Amino acid sequence: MRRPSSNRKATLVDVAKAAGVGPMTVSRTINEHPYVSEATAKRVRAAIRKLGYRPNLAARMLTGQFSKSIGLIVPDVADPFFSIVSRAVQQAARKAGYTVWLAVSDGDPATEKAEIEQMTNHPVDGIVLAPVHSRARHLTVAAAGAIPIVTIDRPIESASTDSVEVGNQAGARLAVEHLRNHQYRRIACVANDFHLRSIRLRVSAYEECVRREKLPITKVILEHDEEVLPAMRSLFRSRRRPDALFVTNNVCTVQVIQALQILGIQLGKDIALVGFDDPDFFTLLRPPITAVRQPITEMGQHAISLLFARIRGEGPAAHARVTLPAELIVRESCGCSG
Amino acid sequence: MRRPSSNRKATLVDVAKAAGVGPMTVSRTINEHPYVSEATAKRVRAAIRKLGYRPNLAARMLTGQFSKSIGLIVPDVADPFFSIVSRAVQQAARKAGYTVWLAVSDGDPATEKAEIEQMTNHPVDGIVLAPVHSRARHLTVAAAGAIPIVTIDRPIESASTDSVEVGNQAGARLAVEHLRNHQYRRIACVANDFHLRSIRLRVSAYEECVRREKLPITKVILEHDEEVLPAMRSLFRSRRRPDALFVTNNVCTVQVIQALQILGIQLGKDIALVGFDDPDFFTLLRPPITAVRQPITEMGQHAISLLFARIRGEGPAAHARVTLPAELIVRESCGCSG
DNA sequence: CTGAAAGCGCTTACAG
DNA sequence: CTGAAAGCGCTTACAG
Repeated sequence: MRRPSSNRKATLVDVAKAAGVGPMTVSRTINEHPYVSEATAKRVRAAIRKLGYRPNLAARMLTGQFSKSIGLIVPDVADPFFSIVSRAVQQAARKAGYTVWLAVSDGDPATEKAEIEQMTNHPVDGIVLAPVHSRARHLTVAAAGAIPIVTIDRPIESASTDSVEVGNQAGARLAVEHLRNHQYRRIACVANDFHLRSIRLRVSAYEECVRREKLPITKVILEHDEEVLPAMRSLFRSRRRPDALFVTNNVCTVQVIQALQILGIQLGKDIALVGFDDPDFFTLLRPPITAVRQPITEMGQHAISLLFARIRGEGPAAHARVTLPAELIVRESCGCSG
Repeated sequence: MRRPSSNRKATLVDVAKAAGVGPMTVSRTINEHPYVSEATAKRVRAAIRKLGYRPNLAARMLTGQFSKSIGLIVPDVADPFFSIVSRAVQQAARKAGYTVWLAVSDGDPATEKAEIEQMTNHPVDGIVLAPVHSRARHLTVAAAGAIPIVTIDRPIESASTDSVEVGNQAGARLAVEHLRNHQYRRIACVANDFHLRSIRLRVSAYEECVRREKLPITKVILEHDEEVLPAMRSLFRSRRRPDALFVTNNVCTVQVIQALQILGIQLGKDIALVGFDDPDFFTLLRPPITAVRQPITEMGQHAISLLFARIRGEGPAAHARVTLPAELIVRESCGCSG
């Protein structure tokens, strides 16, 4: 008792029959090729509407067309940095008629490797990637493959791809120099994810600034999953108790603020703080947090333009390395008054 | 000067030739069919490795296989609620060997419609959707289509699909009753996105609670894009100046807190507040915010199980409607002491 | 301007 | 346990 054709999605051939033309004419009409007479095109479009025809993307891809889709792989969508990257990438891609496959690597290189492979098999036309680690064999392999990759936030060190990142050193200098202008003398740096080049650059810029002033260097480098509270407690009990803190990313800054609250150390009064990264809610805290802001949306847009240039085969032979400037947003946690 | 085959991705036929078997044997080996002798399978696997063969997913889909991919459409990935939904959906899907295609509707029904259509053409095996509006013609159409849809946070009112949401009314009651226990008498409700059923339910639960106590009902319903500051200013200048606030979602709560700060009204002292939704940073605010927490990760996981059941054709005939309980997280903005 | 043929890389029957 | 044939729904040449 099944009805013959309403059961089944209409195909291009169904449309051709309904319109009384060859399949090629339907194909041309869909793809807006010039050589279709308006009269024929009209009949075809009517048939398409009548049958509710939708082109099958899988079939189209099989004939070597672009999939008009790209992959996006980030460590965590819930990290405000990456959620904004995701939004920017998705919006820019959509404007170009592209679709985005999202994968979360969860900070796990094996997962990342599997996600890249899935996308490669899909296949997507290109990938925007924020790698878990800057060096990994599977990244070297992927970068050498046929599918263009653009990294965001974290360039691959073991291979060459187009990349977009923020001026990490300059951004960190902005923060530390601002603290110096407040005359703090014991500026400590707190960092996690030290395996990332971006973090190492921020820390090294801190060191340079502080060394230049002949002030003591105090670094608290947190191991993966290490608790921040004990580290902060011992830092503030030590002889090197700081009067100012430079924290190298948003996740770490949140943890440090929490620890300070528990320890009863008052931000802006007992201790100054400038963070790298500027999530929206920093304005809600008391005192509001002074922070180095990355131009995240622009970074996402740049990544997409670089990727599309590669996809179109227009990219320069050498790989582009885009560095966008960070900006210091002065609020009150640094000691400035509101 | 191009090398004949290393230029081009290896296909199943290439593998078959290299292994000296028929294409079907390769196909069976890949798909782990039982009837392949171990000796043959070994040779095939060796050839696969040697040629770096990866199955072409487009070709596989064309033969009517599942795409092993699902779509996820949310209004905004940068909203903490949806970023956590995205993470949960993505992780649950990956565990099942599924890939997630993310689309952001940006709160625009036309964009949403286009995204659904794209996904339908792909085709994906199913869609997890948080609709922009609860009623829309394109949703009715989509819900009637062949591809299973599960809604999250926002059921479609104009059609029936499996859905996952939080207990909106019960959650709101938790909030308002807690404020009542503090003996506040002028409890106002602030809401945006009133077109969403979830918000209307939260507001109506507020009304019931307050009416039952014979207390005055004060609602501030913000229009889309309406500024919160002027609304708050006039609320606090009016004769109906509240002593407590119930705010119906995270975005609105943030805006209200900002407005209160600008107006110099001290949270927890001049005014009590309980918000619906509990983003992580609420613990960092002073006072920390008392909030109704949704089990977001569980909601995402439930959505995925419902969807996979439908995809496997196992779902019950009637559409499931899962409601998960919200929880009140008592902190200090309600007037409790820390 | 239009169409018949061949093929993209797989898999599902159908034979052995 | 293994393979040759046919087909999934399109598009790219190649003819007219």
